[in-house]
Amino acid sequence: MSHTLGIRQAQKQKTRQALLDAALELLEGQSLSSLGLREVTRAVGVAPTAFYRHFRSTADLGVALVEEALGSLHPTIRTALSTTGDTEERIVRAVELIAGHVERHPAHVRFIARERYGGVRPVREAIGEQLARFAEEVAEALAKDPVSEGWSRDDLLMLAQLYVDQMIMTACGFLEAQEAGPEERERITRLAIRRLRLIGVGRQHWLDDGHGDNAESGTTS
Amino acid sequence: MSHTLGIRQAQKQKTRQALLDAALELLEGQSLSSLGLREVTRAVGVAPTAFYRHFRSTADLGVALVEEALGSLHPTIRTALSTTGDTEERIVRAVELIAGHVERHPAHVRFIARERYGGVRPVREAIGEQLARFAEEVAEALAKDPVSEGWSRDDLLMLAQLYVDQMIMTACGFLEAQEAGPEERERITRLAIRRLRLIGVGRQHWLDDGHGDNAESGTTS
DNA sequence: ATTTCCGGAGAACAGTTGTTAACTGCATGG
DNA sequence: CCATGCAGTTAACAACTGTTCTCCGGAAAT
Repeated sequence: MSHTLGIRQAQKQKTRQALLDAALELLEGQSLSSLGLREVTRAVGVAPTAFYRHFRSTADLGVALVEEALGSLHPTIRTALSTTGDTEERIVRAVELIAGHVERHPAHVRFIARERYGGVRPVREAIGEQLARFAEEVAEALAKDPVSEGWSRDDLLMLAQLYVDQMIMTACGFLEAQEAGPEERERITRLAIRRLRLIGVGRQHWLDDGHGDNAESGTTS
Repeated sequence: MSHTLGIRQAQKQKTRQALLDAALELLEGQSLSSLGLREVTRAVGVAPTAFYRHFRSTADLGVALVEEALGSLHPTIRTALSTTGDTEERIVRAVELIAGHVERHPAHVRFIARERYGGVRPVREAIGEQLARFAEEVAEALAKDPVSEGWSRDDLLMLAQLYVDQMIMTACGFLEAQEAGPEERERITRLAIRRLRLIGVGRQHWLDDGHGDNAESGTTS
């Protein structure tokens, strides 16, 4: 395969990336459904019609942004999952990783938070799809943990989704705390850690209280 | 106090409510930041300038919608909190109440979910404020429960926020499941119940694992 | 009965939007 | 070296936006 990409395609992807970046910046103060095509091209410095060479509509640009934003989140999640050590250490490490990610890609996090239930359906669905993928990945990692012995696949997925949602909400917290002082960030950190601790406690005693063999769920094949 | 309100003010509040209703309906397919003033007045059937008699801008209308939407949620929460009985029963009842509320006021729920991290700052802040109020109310109710003996005020608030966030996410789940079949709604119901169960288990064993006297938190006055 | 007040209508303003069409210049493949 | 392809441009379209000003009719206050 040719990897040099040619001068032509290189330029194309360059302006395409410029469009994505400009859109992401403009989206700090508004939602995707109010983002204008001309607004983006004006920020980049190209003619409005050039937009159509790359995207069919702003919604189309939106799903491209979803892939970019959640693509950057993916390695962070893998790192968090592969962390070894005490339960407490892993929790602290996970929260630190989230904080670092938000500080590094604030616009990406804001975009995901804003459009997860936003007004543009295809974007909403794209985000939901990716998050479900994350949850499955987390569930897979959880299954390898000895604590998860005796857990049904459904319960593992439930816990994984809980963790993913928790991660996103924590990220949102850091995002809001970003424009406040660093002491607010510290507060969010401690709060997130306590939340994860409580979920962890529930996880460790889940089977003790007889929640493992839920009577009405048909786990019997 | 004069409660007859006069013909004049009655008509004014009538068209004001019409504007709110029309806006809420239009917001099913877009975000507040893209909602046009003229769009709303056209849907109601009044002149665009009439809008200014009631709201300064669409953002202003947004915060009014926040009060309406979360005002309707308030009694539901109080009902859920005042439910008596077994822990399991209370969980099931709470989820049922949420499902009922979503079915009764889907547009309200969608609006809150969409604008909680949406593009209009005043609206975002108004929602955050109201949700914090809810959390305090929940914390107050939790404090009366014998299970909460020995819990610090901070931990109670943490748990309360966790419950509030859980409620909203469950509501969002029901909202998405609404346009799908009723079996999807059933799935969401079971998932939400299991989530609340797990949090409940964590709550009951919170003090066992020595999380109550967190060493670094200065609860000492 | 008469004056004041005010919710709403109407018209006009300058800017903006998405989309189409025909065009230009340049990298690419033959 | 020449012809094709294609990213990007220019111009123009009708439709839409928020906002201001002036005006009207009827309820309210005197």
